[in-house]
Amino acid sequence: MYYLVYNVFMKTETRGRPKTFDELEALTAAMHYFWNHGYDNTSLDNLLEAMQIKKSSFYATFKSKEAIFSKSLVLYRESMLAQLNKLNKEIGPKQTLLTLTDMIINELQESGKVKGCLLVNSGQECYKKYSQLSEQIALEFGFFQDIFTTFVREGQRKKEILNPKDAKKISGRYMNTLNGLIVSIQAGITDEQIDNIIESLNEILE
Amino acid sequence: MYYLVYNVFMKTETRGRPKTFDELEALTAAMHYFWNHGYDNTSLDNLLEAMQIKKSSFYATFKSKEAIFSKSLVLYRESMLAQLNKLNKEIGPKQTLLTLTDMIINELQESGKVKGCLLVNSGQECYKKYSQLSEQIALEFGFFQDIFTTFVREGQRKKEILNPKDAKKISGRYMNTLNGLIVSIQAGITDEQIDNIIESLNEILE
DNA sequence: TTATTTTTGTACCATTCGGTACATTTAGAA
DNA sequence: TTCTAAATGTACCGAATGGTACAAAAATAA
Repeated sequence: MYYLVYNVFMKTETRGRPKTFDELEALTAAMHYFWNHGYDNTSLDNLLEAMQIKKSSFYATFKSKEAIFSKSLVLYRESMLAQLNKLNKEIGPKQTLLTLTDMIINELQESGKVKGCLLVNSGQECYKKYSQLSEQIALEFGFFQDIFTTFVREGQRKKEILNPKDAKKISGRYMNTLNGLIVSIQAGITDEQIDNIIESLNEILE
Repeated sequence: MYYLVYNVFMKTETRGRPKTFDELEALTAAMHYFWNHGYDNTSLDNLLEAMQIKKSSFYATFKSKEAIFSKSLVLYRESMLAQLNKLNKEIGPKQTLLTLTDMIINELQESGKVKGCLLVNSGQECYKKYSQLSEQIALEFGFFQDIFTTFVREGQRKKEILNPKDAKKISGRYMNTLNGLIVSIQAGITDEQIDNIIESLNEILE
């Protein structure tokens, strides 16, 4: 069972001076900073500035850099899941997956760079370095794989996706191609090849 | 025009005490260390130990960490190119590309981890951080894309590859899928999905 | 008011980072 | 043998890293 970062019902009774900052807001800011800059390339000072809190408050609330990164991974999954489910209700599973691709490419054209997937970015970074985080990343990665599979299966049931292959296989290829696209962009792929990969993404979901 | 790391003909006349270490050997050791550990996660002390030289000799010969990494990128391209061309002569272009996949997977099964592609690894790492290196990585990336395209084209001419699509498109999808596979493995993909992606790699080159 | 709790600010810590300075060896050229 | 260029060894540098210690201030419950 996957756990949640913040359960709204578990708010404890405050006895002394109440928190002046919103814990979830601060964590969200941290998550975005990690997403943009990676784990190692995010210093504590960077985090404090992004989160708008002081060092003492940080350690009192979040314990350590590794701990808040771990929480960021969970928040990432939660917020992506919410976003995907919302899209799914509005435009259906197939268009949701295609929209995901669009979002990444638009990101590239708007800011000249692409954030990529927090899991893939940090997965590579932590791979031979932080075993604890690596394990968590692998779990989250599997979680996303399952979500995508559900979407593909639903798309097949609704006849949006006509490919009769196993939904697991289709979602696996979709996800792999998307991850490849992101790192290829970061490695300096040409625009012509970007279009080529997007085309192949569409074919996978046909 | 791409330049070479070491031109065997440009050996200079030694006047004073001659070098006691082989410059190319030392560079090769550095390249492998970078390949295994990434740029930031390779400290100077790591390099010195891997290269078996002292700090003073290092700076006298290679100037800086960034400079030797840049040279490592060139050496990487040169040695990969030599290896691929050798394979091509022995088993033909299509089998060469498939062997590349095998090599990566064997690497995983033998040591439990995969080095990946130096360009993709460091491309992601340098992406928003070292603009100079990023540019070089993009150039090298294009170079590999061209090699693969040549191989696909040759495979088509020899009827090893029957897919009539533009060789550029095929090689682009092959390379993208392979890159996706590597980062997916590093992010913790399941064995079942690894097989699925390998299958898709074979289909691309059918 | 008093007790409690969490805030903030400042100072500090050991470690590591890439890189430099410089004196001392060493080995070939002359 | 002497000169010279390049090797080596050691010591050091400022900056940045993640993290700690602790006192003072502030806000609430009792």
